Amino acid sequence: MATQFATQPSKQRWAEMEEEDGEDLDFLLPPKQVIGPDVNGIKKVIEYKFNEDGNKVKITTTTRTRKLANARLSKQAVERRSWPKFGDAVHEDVGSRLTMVSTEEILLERPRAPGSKPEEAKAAGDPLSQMSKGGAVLMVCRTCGKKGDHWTSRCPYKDLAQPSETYTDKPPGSELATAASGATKGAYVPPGMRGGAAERTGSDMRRRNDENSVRVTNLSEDTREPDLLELFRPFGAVSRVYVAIDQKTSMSRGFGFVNFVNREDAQRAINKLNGYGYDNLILRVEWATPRTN
DNA sequence: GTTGAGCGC
Repeated sequence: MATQFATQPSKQRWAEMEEEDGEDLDFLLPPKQVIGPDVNGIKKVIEYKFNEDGNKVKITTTTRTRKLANARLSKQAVERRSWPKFGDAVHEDVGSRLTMVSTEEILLERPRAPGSKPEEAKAAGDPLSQMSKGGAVLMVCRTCGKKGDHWTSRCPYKDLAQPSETYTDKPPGSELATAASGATKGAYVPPGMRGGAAERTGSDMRRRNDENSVRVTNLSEDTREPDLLELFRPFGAVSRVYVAIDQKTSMSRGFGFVNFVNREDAQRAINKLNGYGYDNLILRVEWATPRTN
C-alpha cells in the first residue's frame, strides 16, 4: 500500500475517497424518488447511497402520513369533528382543529418519593409540625399536615388526643384513658399485656420495651423504617422501628414491627391504624407475639 | 398468606 502511494500519489483508496469526498460522488447515483402518498397515506421514498464498501445501495423508506392516522380513527371520532364548537371554541370554524392548552398550574407530588422521607422527618422533627410547612400540594391533611396521603376527613390521627410522652401525665378518666380502654375490645392482647396500664406499678412499667411490640403487616414493599416511624410516631414515643428485609433481594418483606415506650400508645396505634389504607394497601396492625429464637 | 438479626465463652 505504501509503495502504491509512493508511485501513484494521486490515486486514493475507495474507502478514503468515500470518507473525504463521498458527497461529491452522489451525482453517480440515480435521483431520489418520492412515490405517493397514495389514498391510504402510504408514501415511499427511494434513495440510493454508497455503503461502506463503496457499493451502490437502494434504500426504500415507507411512511404513513398523518392523513392515514386520521383515516384510521373510528367513525365516531371523525363524526365528532363535525360537531359545532362550544365553550371557548364556539367561534371557531366547525372544521378547525383547536387544542386548548390549559394555563392552570397543576402541581403533582409523588406522595412517597424515595429518599424524601428521612430528610423531611429530620427537618420537621414531628409530622404534626409539618403543618406550618409551605409548598403547593394537591392534598394536605389539616390534622396532621401530611401531604399527598389522605384528606383531613380520613386522617388516622384526627380524633386523637395529644400523644402521651411520659408515664405520669395521664390523669385517670382523661380522654386518653377512655380511648385506650374503649379501644381494647376486639383486639387480641397477649397474656403478658393484659390488664389496664393504669393499674400497673412502677416496676411493671419498667418492662423491656419489646413488650409493647406492634406487628405491622401488609406494608407495601417500598415502605421503609422512617415511613413507619412517621406513621406511628404521633401515637406516642416509639422506641424501635423495624422493617423485615429479604436478605437475598434486599426488598421489604412487607411487614415490620414498631415498639412503643408506652403500652397504651401502642394500643391506640393498633386501634387507629389497623385497617388503615397506606400506599394502596390495607394495613394490619396488631400486637406482636414475642419473637422466637 | 403475610411474625425481625445477630452475637457465639
